[in-house]
Amino acid sequence: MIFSFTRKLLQWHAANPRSMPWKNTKDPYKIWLSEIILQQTRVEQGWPYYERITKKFPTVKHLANAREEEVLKAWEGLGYYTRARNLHAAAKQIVNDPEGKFPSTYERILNLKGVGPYSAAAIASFAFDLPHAVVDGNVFRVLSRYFGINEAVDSAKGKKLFSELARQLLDKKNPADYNQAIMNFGALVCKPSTPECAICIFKKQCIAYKTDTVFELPVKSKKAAVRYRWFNFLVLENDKEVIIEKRTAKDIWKGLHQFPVLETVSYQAQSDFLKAWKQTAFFKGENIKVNGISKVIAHKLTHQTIFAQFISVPISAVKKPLPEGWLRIKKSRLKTFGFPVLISNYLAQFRNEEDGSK
DNA sequence: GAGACGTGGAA
DNA sequence: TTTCCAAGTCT
Repeated sequence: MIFSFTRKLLQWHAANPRSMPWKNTKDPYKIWLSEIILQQTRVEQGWPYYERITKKFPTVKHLANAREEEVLKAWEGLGYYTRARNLHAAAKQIVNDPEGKFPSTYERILNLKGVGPYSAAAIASFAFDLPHAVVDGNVFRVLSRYFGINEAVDSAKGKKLFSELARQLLDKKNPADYNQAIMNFGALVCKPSTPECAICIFKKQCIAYKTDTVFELPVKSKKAAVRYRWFNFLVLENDKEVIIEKRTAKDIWKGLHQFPVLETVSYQAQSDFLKAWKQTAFFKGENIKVNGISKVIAHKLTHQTIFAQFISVPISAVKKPLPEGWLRIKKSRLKTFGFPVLISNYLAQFRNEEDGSK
């Protein structure tokens, strides 16, 4: 049987087509790539990355054969960099598989690194027309409002309830269309803060609309606490060269690069920072003058606010051999490394000042 | 199961 | 300006 919700949703979808580059293909590689890019990411933000990455890595083999550095560089600026590292790992998983082709069952797709229940259902339906219902933020929102469900979507009970409901509502003859329809509907009509209830096809049935609880739904129980961190960057440089290092810890921006940093839990006066560094074994010990000090920059992220300051010091202030992990590179090569936006912004400003002074 | 993980657009 | 949050997954 097919529910009236499903029938009307499919009608809406047919009348409101939405063009996106990954919708012109049945290539599971490209569909998988688009789904990873779109995790927690707006279509408009992911679109250019999809174009760039499919051009750079046209097949899963190209991606698997790339170096992790290249993959991270391609992902630079998109955020949630674990996605890029998992994407790369999954590409290797796929090409090393004895069957030698993209996995084509829900369970095997789910087994790929970085692919959870949502992405597995999306890939299974879009690439292979398998009857699996997607459950993402759009689906939570649309279903919680339409059916007036106030169970928290991020609780175990809520997740189970919504998955089961989504499974029942799925048009099993048309899983790709149905999944695309409900996500588009959530993105274009049943929006989080500015839903288009006035023109909504479900105005007569929607419980939230009828009970004036549209803005209470969906219910989320968790609230992210914001943590504060202070990053004191040491920019060792001369006209031609600079020292950078790669972030390798299980922490934000893993795999990207930065300047050598001293992290503190509270504000660190620049003089104290310099004093601390000058006491390390790597400081040459001569009386070094500081080139310049940046203002404190507040970089606000979803779960933490990072206060950053950059202290520029002549590269000659550091003793050889360099500390483990430090890379002395030509400034012309900076563009070949991946950096978090915080660092990219600093570099861009630096370049602009250079240009401006000439 | 709670907490961690980025960025940029919209209100 | 600040706050919210977008096609989630991993640990």
